[in-house]
Amino acid sequence: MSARRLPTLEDVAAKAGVSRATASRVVNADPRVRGESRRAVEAAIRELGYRPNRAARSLVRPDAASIAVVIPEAEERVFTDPFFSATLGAIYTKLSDSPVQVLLAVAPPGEREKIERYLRGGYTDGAIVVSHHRDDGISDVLLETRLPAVYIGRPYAGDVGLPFVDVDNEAGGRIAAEHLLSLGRRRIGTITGPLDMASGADRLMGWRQALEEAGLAADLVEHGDYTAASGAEGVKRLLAREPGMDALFVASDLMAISALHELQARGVRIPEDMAVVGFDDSQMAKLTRPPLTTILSTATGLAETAVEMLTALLRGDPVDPVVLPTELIRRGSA
Amino acid sequence: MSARRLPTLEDVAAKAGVSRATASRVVNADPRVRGESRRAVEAAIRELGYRPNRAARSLVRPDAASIAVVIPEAEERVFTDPFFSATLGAIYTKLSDSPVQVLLAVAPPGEREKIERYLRGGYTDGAIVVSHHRDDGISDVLLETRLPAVYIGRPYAGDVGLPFVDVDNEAGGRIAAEHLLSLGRRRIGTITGPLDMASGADRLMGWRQALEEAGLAADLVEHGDYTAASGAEGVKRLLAREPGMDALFVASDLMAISALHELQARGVRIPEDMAVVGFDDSQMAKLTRPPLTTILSTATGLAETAVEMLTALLRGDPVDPVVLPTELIRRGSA
DNA sequence: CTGTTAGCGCTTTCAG
DNA sequence: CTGAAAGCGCTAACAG
Repeated sequence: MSARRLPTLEDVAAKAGVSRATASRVVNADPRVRGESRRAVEAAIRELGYRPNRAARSLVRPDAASIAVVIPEAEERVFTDPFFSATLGAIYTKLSDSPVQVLLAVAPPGEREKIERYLRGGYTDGAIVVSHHRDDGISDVLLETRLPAVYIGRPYAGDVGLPFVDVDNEAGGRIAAEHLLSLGRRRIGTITGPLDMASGADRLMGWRQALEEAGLAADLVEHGDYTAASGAEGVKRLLAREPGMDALFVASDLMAISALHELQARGVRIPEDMAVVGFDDSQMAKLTRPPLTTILSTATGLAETAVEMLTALLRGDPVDPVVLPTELIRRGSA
Repeated sequence: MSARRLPTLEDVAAKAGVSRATASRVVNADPRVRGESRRAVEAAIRELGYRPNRAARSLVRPDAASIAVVIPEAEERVFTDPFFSATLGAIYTKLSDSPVQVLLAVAPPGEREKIERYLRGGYTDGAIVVSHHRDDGISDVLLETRLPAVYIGRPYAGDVGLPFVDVDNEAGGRIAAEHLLSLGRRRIGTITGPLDMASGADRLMGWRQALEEAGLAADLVEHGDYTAASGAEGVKRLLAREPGMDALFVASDLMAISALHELQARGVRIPEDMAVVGFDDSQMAKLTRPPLTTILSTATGLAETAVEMLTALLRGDPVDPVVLPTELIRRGSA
């Protein structure tokens, strides 16, 4: 970047009139260095504005591991969707008093090779993959490079063998639908997540099964992509198709809240006219009016488990997939 | 971490029956390597699960710069406060198609040395300091190591010389107070930010001056710390002291929204009984009922400017502090 | 307490 | 097209 060469330990040593080894010792707070030379070195460091070269150092003394949090989504989504914020926060927090460095590898679907280059580039010792899509190619790279990694969210079928932690998405979808059914609702729609993600497909599956077992048509399906915008759009399309819809299962809180706003803007009363169940139990779910009934799936729990699994992997221990239980969090919207 | 030694280029070369140089060339996609040996090397890489050692590589070929985003706050705040999310998002996005790596250095007030060690450790080529407090010691380290850095938010007086980008906080406080005054309000309180941050002190100052110029007592002051909790608490204390308060300037949207909820929970009508002005114009400000009147100060704009400044610094160009203008965004709450 | 001496794993002239 | 050799900046024995 800057044109001028940065000062090296050699420079410091020369200026202080000592050997490189001695200079290195004071930089590393080795107590053996005597007052005389120690002061000289410290002065030289200050005057030169010396900072150790990390690459050189870690070449010889393998330093703190670094792990990458890989998110194959657009940057704006990552820092906007509370699920990702909560996940990142939990990962950072869990790792905050260990020396491991957390790196973020975010790239939208169109720039797959960016993440691939990253994973192959030796930038990290391990990875946590957060929002895996069927064709993002990440698992191929992981398998090939043998980079220790764990998925948050079950990788799409076929990626077997890669460890993951997930919530029981199918059960969640089922629980939501059964709750709506138990309320006496009969025209129950759903706004799904992306179907190229296991979570999206599984939540839909659970919802569908519950409806079919109740002898109802599982036809009121619109596809969303976990963004707020897709929640509002989904509900519009659903209402256009079936004005008589009286209940709605939305596959994420973010979409559900957006759907809620859209519904209320049209004068639909919640839960009287329309019962709504979300998914995630995010912070925001408590704050809507009425507060959102939702399916528990804590980003924090998933993230912490993922960190524990990856840590085990880095230690060389084998790990098994973990599926966390889920449950209905009943609030005012259904 | 893992006990077994990772495969090196040497191993790959040996297995492929070529020299290290040739192996290196295929790793780096050098077109000169012929079909024969290229295939052998590629196979060896695959079989061994070889990943280049980044430290060794960057030692010889200085690689992409990395910059640190330094936030001297507790992890949970960083991933919870929309200001930080927006800031991080803007920094990542702005840098997403450049090769520079963004590192996050977060540490709560009590663990100052963590950040210091980080800055001194040669982990990065530059830094963006986001939530600077008077005594966090960051500027000393920056000055001493000569690490190129820019502050988002003016560093506290005395740190002169370090480049920063900020919004005109004092003007913002003044504009808020003057707006409340123009509405005919006369008992105007404020919930401040932390006073060891320039933004906190300056917003208070602007508010105070406007009140005093209007001949009113600027006594209804409670101190917050930009967290949601402190917004609710501030309003409670204010109301306890002065039940007749009819307007409120809150130094951040997050605190303001929390104050709003507290007020509404007590049956106070907004804006009839109490006019409320926030600060930030965050996304959430549009979503409350009534929507929040606030002072424009986009995290995105600040972050993008900071990146531009730091980029210039890394190029060796000098930069001057930048102060972005502010304005009243009038919505329903005042 | 301090200096000398080997490398760490990789890229890159320079020869061939 | 490929190999040999030098060296990036630093740390860690190993002497002294």
